[in-house]
Amino acid sequence: MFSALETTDLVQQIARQIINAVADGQLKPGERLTELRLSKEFGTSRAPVREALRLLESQGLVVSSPRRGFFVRTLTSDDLRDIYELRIGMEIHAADLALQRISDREFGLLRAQADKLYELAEEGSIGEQIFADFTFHRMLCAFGGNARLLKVYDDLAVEMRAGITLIGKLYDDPHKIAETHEPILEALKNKDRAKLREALRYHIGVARDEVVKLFKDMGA
Amino acid sequence: MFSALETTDLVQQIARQIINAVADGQLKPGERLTELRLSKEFGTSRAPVREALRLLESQGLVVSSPRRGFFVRTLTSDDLRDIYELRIGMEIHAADLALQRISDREFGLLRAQADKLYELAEEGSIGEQIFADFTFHRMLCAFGGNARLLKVYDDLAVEMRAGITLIGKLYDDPHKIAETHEPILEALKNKDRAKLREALRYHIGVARDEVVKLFKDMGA
DNA sequence: CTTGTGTCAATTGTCGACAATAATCAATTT
DNA sequence: AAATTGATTATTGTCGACAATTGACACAAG
Repeated sequence: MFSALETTDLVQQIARQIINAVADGQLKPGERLTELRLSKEFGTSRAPVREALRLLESQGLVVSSPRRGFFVRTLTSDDLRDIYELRIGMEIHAADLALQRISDREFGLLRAQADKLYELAEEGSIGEQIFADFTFHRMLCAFGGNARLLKVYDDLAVEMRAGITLIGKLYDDPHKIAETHEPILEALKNKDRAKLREALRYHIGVARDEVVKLFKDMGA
Repeated sequence: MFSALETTDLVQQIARQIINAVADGQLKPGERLTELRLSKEFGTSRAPVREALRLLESQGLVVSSPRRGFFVRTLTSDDLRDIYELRIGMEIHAADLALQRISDREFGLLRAQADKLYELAEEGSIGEQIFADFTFHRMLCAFGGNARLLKVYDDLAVEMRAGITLIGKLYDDPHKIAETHEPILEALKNKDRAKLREALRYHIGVARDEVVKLFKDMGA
């Protein structure tokens, strides 16, 4: 009947704001994050800021060294390669699990999300396209039914988003991106495990190579 | 010339002690962890205890709900299944990467670790056997060369260790466990990707099924 | 006996303060 | 001029304190 009242939860709010600031590029890689400055900006004490930073550290978005403080993580092209490489492994595995248990309804949701990619290729912003693409892949992972895997995937997503933001553009033509999801859906529909594996490996592998390449070209 | 002086780093020390206490069964699943009690035991204030608990939460060893505090995570058999399932995916992927880049020296280290399993099957404690087995698999992941993957693997290891401790015994004859590593090494030596994948899937799959079964039998 | 209400103790979330450490920069020496 | 030393400042690590919230318990009402 009633909706839950919004819980203040300073730590979460602070963490989210920092995440967005990093993803939007307002906070640059390597930038120092002093607790005092942040706490003043948020109008809180240092304690919740510290906890938020620790949380973000566990997600890999910031790094810290003892007695020196926190810094926005500087992604190297090697880091990005590792992240995408790991994503390939996890997503293939999740898809493998999804293959065995996906329902018609869930498949329909994936199909709809893929259709959305075509729409956005016509009239969407880059940010919308990235988000829609990410949503598709996250749904696939979720349908694998492994909660622990999904948690790791979400952590990776934060890092990928940070990396992509730095690049500032898509690595490919949005129409092409939309189309490359078709083999994935097809293999899923046909319960063809090998094809599904290959489709994902190719699809994400292309993204990995392009993102790493663009990142290197930027001089990282 | 000089050896490094021991860094205090309260948070790390506290976290490690709690990890061990959980892994050893001194802290039981579902048990409440009040900050005040812990800080008194450690002789510190609540601040570093809080941070240690948050760290452990990110590793999945404890859970927290706002305003209610921290509790030792209660693993369900579903959780354990998810964890092992994820481990299969990650380790197969890591092995896949290792296949392409492993050096003779690294292979030798794996061989030596496998030999150690045979030794310990004769005269080692259960704890030693578990640790040696885990070390073998961690080495394999490390040789994949993906730092991000290894970090996730280490987080998973903490949870697996907690689960195994709860069970309190090995899921199989230690000789058998030692032997089942042979196909993995063989596939690695022959650079046979498919065989390697299957060997790992089988090897860890057996562990998963047995661990989950034992866990269920205990009434979880 | 069950249900609901009010009170109280325990615990968390947050805060400001202080000491220890690291970075910065000027002064001194080679 | 370059390098080392020393003083200064900024920042973190840690602490104890307080207010807000939760859960437990006793008590009253039906």
